[in-house]
Parts: sequence; C-alpha cells; structure tokens
Amino acid sequence: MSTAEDAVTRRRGVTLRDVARAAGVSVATASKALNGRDNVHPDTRRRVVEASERLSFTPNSLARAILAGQTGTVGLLTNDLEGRFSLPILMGAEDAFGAGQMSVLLCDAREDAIREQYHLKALLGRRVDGLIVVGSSTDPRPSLGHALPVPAVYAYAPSADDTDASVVPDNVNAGTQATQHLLSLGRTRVAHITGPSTYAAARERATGAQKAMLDANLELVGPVRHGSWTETWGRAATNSLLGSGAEVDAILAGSDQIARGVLDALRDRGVAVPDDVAVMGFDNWDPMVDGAQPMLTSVDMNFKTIGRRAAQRLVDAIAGRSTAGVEQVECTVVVRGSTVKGA
Amino acid sequence: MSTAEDAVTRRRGVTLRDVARAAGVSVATASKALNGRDNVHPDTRRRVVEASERLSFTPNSLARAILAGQTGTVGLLTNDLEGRFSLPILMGAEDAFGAGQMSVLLCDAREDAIREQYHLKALLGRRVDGLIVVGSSTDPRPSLGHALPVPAVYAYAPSADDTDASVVPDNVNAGTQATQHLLSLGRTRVAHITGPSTYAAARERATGAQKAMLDANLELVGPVRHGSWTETWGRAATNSLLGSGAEVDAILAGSDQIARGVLDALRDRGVAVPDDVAVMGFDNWDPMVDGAQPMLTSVDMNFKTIGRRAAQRLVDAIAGRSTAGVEQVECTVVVRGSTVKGA
DNA sequence: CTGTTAGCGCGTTCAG
DNA sequence: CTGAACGCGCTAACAG
Repeated sequence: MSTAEDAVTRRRGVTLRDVARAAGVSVATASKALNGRDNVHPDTRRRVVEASERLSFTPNSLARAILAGQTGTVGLLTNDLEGRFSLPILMGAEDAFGAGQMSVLLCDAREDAIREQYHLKALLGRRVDGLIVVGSSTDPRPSLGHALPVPAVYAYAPSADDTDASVVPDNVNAGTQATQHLLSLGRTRVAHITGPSTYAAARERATGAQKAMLDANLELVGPVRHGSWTETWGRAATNSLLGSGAEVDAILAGSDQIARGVLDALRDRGVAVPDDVAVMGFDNWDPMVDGAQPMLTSVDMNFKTIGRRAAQRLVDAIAGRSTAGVEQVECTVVVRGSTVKGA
Repeated sequence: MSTAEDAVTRRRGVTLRDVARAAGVSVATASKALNGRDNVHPDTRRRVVEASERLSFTPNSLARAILAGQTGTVGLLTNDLEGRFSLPILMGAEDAFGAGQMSVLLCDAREDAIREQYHLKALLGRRVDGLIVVGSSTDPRPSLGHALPVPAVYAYAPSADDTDASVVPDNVNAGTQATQHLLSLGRTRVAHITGPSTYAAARERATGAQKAMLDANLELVGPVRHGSWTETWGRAATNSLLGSGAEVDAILAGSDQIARGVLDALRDRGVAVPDDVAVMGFDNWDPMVDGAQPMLTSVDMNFKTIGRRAAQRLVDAIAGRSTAGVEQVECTVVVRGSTVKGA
C-alpha cells in the first residue's frame, strides 16, 4: 500500500499522481489544491498539501511549461565571460529576474559566430522565453535577426540593426562628465590617454572629452593618445607626455588600469597628485581604484544597471510591450583622492 | 492548405506535427527521420528533413526531456558571482559541458541560505540532472544533504560533509610550492604577509609556507602577518616589517593585491625588487600581475581546472559512477620579474 | 518501411 | 466540491 512512498526511489521523481494517491484524491483535485485554485474543500486541500510535503513533491516545471507555452527561463548569450563587463551585467539581470521566478540559462559563445549559432539553437530548443545578448565591447555586433521566435535584447554591445532593442553605456556623456569634473576643479590643461582607437568606447569617450573642453573654450593638451588598455601603456604615455615638456594639470585616463599606470609614472617623476596633476579613470573597478594611492576618482559605467534594464526590457517584450531602439544608460562620477584632496 | 506554414505565426512554435504534415507523413515517421533512426526510406527522410528546414523547426527539448527523464541541464548554484573565484570556475564548467550538450542554469544565492533554498527548489523543479555548488571562500560550507534527487558537486568551498563530492584548491601545497620557489633562488629570510586568519585559505597557505621552511631547516622571519586582502594592508605590513628592522630577502604575499601593496612600499623605501627582496603573490590575477612593476610572480590556483573537474565529476555522478570525497587541484607557480630578473 | 497507439507529468475543461 | 477525459510535443512499441 506504500506505493506512493516508494516513488522517491523510482528513477523518476515524485509526481503529482503520487501525491494524489497518497492523499486519496484524483490528480485534478491535487493540482487545484496545490495551485490555490477555488472549489477545493479546505480539509481536502490540507490533506493534499501535507502529502505533498511528506513526499517532498516538486512540481515538474517542464510539464507545466509544455502546457503553458512559457518556460520562465531566459537565455543569456555572452561573448565575454572572461571579461569584466558581462559579469556585472549578468548580475544585474539575475537581480531583476530573481525577484520574479525567471531562471537564467547561461552560454558563452567566446566571440565565435559558429558557437553562437549552436548555443542559440540549444536555447531555442529549451524554449527560453527571451534572450539577452551580451557583447565584449561597445562596438555594434551583428543582429540575430528578426526571425527569432522570441524577443531579444542586446546589452553592452548594441545590435547593428537599430530596430533591435539594445542597452548600452553612454560613453560620450561619460567623457563629457569626467572632463567637466576636472574643469570644475579649476583644471584647464587636460591630457587624455586612452585605449586603442579601434574601440568605440575609446573614441566616444574622447569625443565627449573634447566636447566638454570646447564648451569651456578650451582644448585638450596635445592629441588624444591611443594605446592599449594597460598600466604599461599608462606609464609609457605619461612619460612621453611629460618628457615632451607639455604642461598639464590633469590627466584623463581611458580606463582605471591606464590610470594606475599614469599614477605610477607621476610618482616616479615626483609629480604630486592631485596637487600638481589630477588623475581619473573609467570603469570604477574596485580593486583598481581602492588600491591606488591616492584612491582613484573614476567614472562608473553602471554595468549592473545595464543588465537590470536589459532584463526589464526583455520582460516587457515578452509581455508583448514592444521596446525597440537603443537605450543609453548614464554613468556616475565617483570622486576620490586622485582629483580632490582628502576625498 | 498552408496551415503548416502558418504555424510560425501561431503563438507556439513549429512543432513536429507541422513538419510531418508538410512532409505528408505521420509524426512518428517524422520523428524517426529527424533523429536518424533506422527503417526510414531515404526519400522520405529527405522530404522530412527538407520540410523541417523550410519551417525552421526546432525540436522541443522540454517534451523530449519529460520522456527521457533527463534534461541535459545542470544547475550552477553560486554564492559569489561578484567575486573572482566563481567566474573562472563557471567558465571551466561551461567549457567541460560545452563540448557535449549540457546547458547551465545559473543562480546566485549571495550567501543567503533562504535564497539558496529558493533557488534549489527552482532548479529541481526544472529537473536539472545535477548541481554544482560554488562557495565564496575555501572554508567548508553546509551540505545540501543526501536527500537530493540528483547528484551535487561542491567547488572551491568543500561541503562540510566529507561524504559529499568536493573539488578544492590545494592551498597548503600552494604555500609550500611558493616558498620552495623562493628557497630555490637562494632566499632564506622569508616573511609572510597575508589575509585574515579567519580565512582557511590564509591559514593553509601559511601552514604550507612554514612547512617548506622547516623542511629546509629554516623559519619564517617573524610571525605570519594577518590583515585584509588589500593593497593597503600590503603596504602597511611591509612598512611595519621593514620599520621593525627585520632583515628579509623575500616577501611572500597571500594574494596578488597584497603583493601589489608590498611592491609599492618597497619602491617607496628604495628597496630593489628582486635584487634586494623577491616578492610573490597568489591567484595569478592577470590585471594585477601584468600591471605590476616588475611583473609579479604568482601562484595560479587553476580555478578553471577546478570548474572543469567539478563538471567532469558531476557528469560521472550523473552517469551513475559514484565519486565521493574531496579532490584537491594542484596549483602552478608562474615566474615573472618580481622574483627572477628579466623573467 | 510506415502509421497507430500509448504514455511521459501536468493543467484545464466539463460532467457528475 | 470532485473526478474523468483531453491535450501539450515528443518518442517507443507494436501492427500493418
């Protein structure tokens, strides 16, 4: 008579039928009882709930999904699991979903179009309700197309097709805000050392910086110095800058790593920060900014917000509310000792 | 007559039935044809395959899973999405699975037992074939218990129950190997500056270091200096160490961040690295070691391998091959300029 | 070789 | 208030 109890040991888990049998009711009644539907006698419901707990019954979402046509699962297709960008975005998305009952299927395509197609197929086969596609740089990436059976939102890297939905950082504005912070401190001779000009992020931040200077009837000191996103480049560029005899009272670095190199070189040359030269970076990457001496002022691109917004827009799209177009997420200047003494 | 074609526009995606209808065969035949089973006429198969492609049919893995009792999905339950540890582990797992056709459902419990239970329930409801549980430190964590309907493997943080399957870094050996590297360079006066003594990782690495010294009939210079995992602590501890008049020819730092602080302080004091003092860290964290000057020798704990091994053991367990017990993954010393000139 | 039947676990009618 | 019957998309066993 303990067939229901034995279900646990069977290969398949406990099913609703087992619970119904244990409670002495039909599957239909058990279903209603557990899902809080009407027309179930309180006593019956209690019996069912108790049986379900005793057997530690876990409803099979797959079976449910196959009926409902909705799985409560979204696919996160990233190209940059290694990198610093996809993780906070992923967290923001997890955050936004976590409140509800969405689960996240994660795939890393590693910049490989073939692998991406492969994973896409797998995700669609698992009937995800939607997709978030995370790029590894802010340069536009190929669209997955409009023939998808589910909505997609692109995060960090926008889709090249601007009728797709994308959420990206506002790099131009970030460059402007950073520069305005320096100007607001009375600095006027600002140099800009940044990453490769092949990166949209580097170009856009530089554009924003130049714009801010222009608005103040000023100009950047010398040309924008493009290099790599490394401390080494920050050191080299700073040495070449100061070695050339240029006079600067602020250096805007294109990333926190570059900024660390800048700080390093300045210290070697006996230049005081922030008294003689103010320094700031981009990304507000904790281990970099906190470890710097003095601590580094930086522009936070709010990656987590990007992830959260992407998730929210995806939820909207799934609910049928169309959300095309590129959305820019604003950045935040975080002031520390490298621009304001004692901050 | 184009009902099959219209399926795309229907709310539910294209089903096998649509394909069968379009190819003029029964569902069963279509199934066999697409799955490469025997007893299907080549011509029929061709018709079916063609129809399936024309309709861009994607088999519903959910329906398949409900039959097979296997979903081809594993749950990755992490507590440290923020941190540096879970990500490489996740990548290793993604790697190991990616070769096959496993998909990864990712959840972040954020060190919250309630949230963990909640996510666990969700994962089991989705009928994952197994679980990988990633901790945020190497301290043992509570077991999920043995009543789970699917196997679980613990990564980084071992389960407190040692009849569970765990994969962890070998921190004692890491401490030993690091110290032996310093000794092999002829250094004999080694000091150790590391993280909080509340961390098993800090204690174990220190133990390994002491063991290596003892084996060489030597002792660490002064007591192990416990602090925080930060550059700031590395600087402070170095200054206090040298200020006390202690003579050292090597400093073993408990992490790359601490090591960066050590390097910084040494430079300020005019101590040459590696000539006067050799410095090394743990974790081999790219942005930290490459940016250092000179570049930082460090112990790579092979997190990715940990993830890969966890995934492999999980696959084994799913296949019924039992794999209890704690597995230690070996580390690797990566030599750079901070211990060997010009390396 | 092909089609029919059965059934996976569940939710939802619709009679009783 | 309860239960029998049907269907979701798919595969396996068996007839034809």
